[in-house]
Amino acid sequence: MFFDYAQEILHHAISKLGLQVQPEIELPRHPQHGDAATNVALQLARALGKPPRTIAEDIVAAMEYDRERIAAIEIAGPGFINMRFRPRYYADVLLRMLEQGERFGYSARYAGKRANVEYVSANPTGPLHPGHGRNIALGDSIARLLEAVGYTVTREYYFNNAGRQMYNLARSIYARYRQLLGDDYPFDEENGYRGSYIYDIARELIAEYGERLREETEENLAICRAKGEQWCFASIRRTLERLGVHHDVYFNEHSLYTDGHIERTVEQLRQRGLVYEKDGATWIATTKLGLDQDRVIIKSTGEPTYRLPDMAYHCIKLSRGDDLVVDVFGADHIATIQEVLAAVKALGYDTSRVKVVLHQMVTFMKDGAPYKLSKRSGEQYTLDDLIEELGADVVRYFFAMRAAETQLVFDLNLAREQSENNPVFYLQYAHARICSVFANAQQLGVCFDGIPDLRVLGHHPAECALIKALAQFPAIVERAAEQLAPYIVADYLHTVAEAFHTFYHECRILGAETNQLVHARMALAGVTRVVLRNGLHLLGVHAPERM
RNA sequence: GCGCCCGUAGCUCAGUGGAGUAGAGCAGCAGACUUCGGAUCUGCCGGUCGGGGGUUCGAAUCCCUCCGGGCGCGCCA
Repeated sequence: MFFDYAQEILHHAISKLGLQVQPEIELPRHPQHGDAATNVALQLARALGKPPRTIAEDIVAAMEYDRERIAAIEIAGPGFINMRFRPRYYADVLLRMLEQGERFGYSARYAGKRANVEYVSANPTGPLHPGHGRNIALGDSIARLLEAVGYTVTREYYFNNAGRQMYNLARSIYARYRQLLGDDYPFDEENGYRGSYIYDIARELIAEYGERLREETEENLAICRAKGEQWCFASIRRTLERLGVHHDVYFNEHSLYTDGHIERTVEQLRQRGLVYEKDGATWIATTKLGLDQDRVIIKSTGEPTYRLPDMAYHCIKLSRGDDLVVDVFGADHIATIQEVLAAVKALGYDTSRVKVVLHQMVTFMKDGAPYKLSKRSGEQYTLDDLIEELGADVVRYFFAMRAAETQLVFDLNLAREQSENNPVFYLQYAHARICSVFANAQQLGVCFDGIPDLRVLGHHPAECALIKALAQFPAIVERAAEQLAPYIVADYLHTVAEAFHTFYHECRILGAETNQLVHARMALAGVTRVVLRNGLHLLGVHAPERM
């Protein structure tokens, strides 16, 4: 956006010279290098066998441009081409941003494409814990980013409500139920779920059934299980709701069995000679697929291991026709995902459409030392507790602010700070401040229709810096979406907020010298507000009008 | 031992399809509006980019190797 015109004249010159290259224009790090720079001459040097500066000279000589928009084009250093813009250039850029209104930053680049994003995927055996926060924040922001560049996105939650874990849940609930009825019933300390929520579920069963479940039968355990699942899912969904997260599809692992997908997958693998029997179990020869060892897919008990349904599930996801299938997993899944993708690829699916966002673990820090989140009662600390303590906005921002592959250090001191240094408030404050200016303007009766005359803008460095920062937004969103990296937006928003605060400090908006300048600066503040609001939205953070 | 990820300022992190003087935030220090929100702004301090080789006119970035940290390596999920 910011480089559109510069790009245009550069392209023109390149093609005039008959050169084969896709020139990139970038923001120079140092102000003395101008407003836009390209290293295209350096890139061409090797291929053309000419000194980069000579090439640069040819390109610059071939560039035709409007002197009202561009002040100078210079060659510097080893052969960089630097350009300096005039105020008119900035006014033009702001105009184009204004024309896009509230949608500024969003694009249709990937319109018509479909994406599926799987995240959270916690089994319904208890409330979400703090560590789930990172998966949730990353997955949901990635879904929002993909939508922002035009994808039609399905948010999917994969869960297992059968198998060992649910059996343990049922037994745990049943044990607590009996204990609450006054019976001396043993609790399986090793496999059981010890959280106090199990008592809550048991109490609900008592309220509902009284003592009628006392007899230890399959039916009664099934009731415990169903109740447990229902309770846990309600808890999970309530927590997700607080974070502004909603899924479109809840995919039940169990359906893979009833639909025959499990058997079909084994059969297909078998046809390709990848399956064999050993020690009473069924194995997949992942060594034939380049991995270091074979794995069991069906235990000698006849139950599949977790990786078999994972394989079947990915086959299903890939056969739906989505252009992009994103898996958001914790680093502890690294081994699994390799096996699953290897198998699915061997079955002929195009696994290049699968992008796995593998995030590292989270360490909570307090007073400079690793901190184990806990409650005074000794009870498990949940994600809900964290939201209660910090607020949903802070939780979402902190979990999304770093690249997935870093081991996230969650600084509780910083997160708890309700002011100043907390990066979330810095962004929200900038937004609230702009809203406040607009509220004041309304009170003063300052108003203008449509798009004001912007030619008075671009004479103050702070205005230029802000326009320059705002104009990066569409490219930032696109890059963040392509890299599935929400932190890029978080970083960027900070530079926008900073540019705005500086502008605010140095340039009067409502008190500007002329009405024309008042209107133009309000328009500039307005675009800033759109960028902050849209950017925060991509992170799932609210943009408050006042704080 | 094997696989994946990470190692950049006191701390937390950007930058890693090679390029102009390695950047932010926090912490520290020094300052700033009688006017739109001081939850703000300006400046300073601070780095042998984990070590060592190599490729290159040019390497934090690419290759090799070593060291350090994390996560995995179940007929658990």
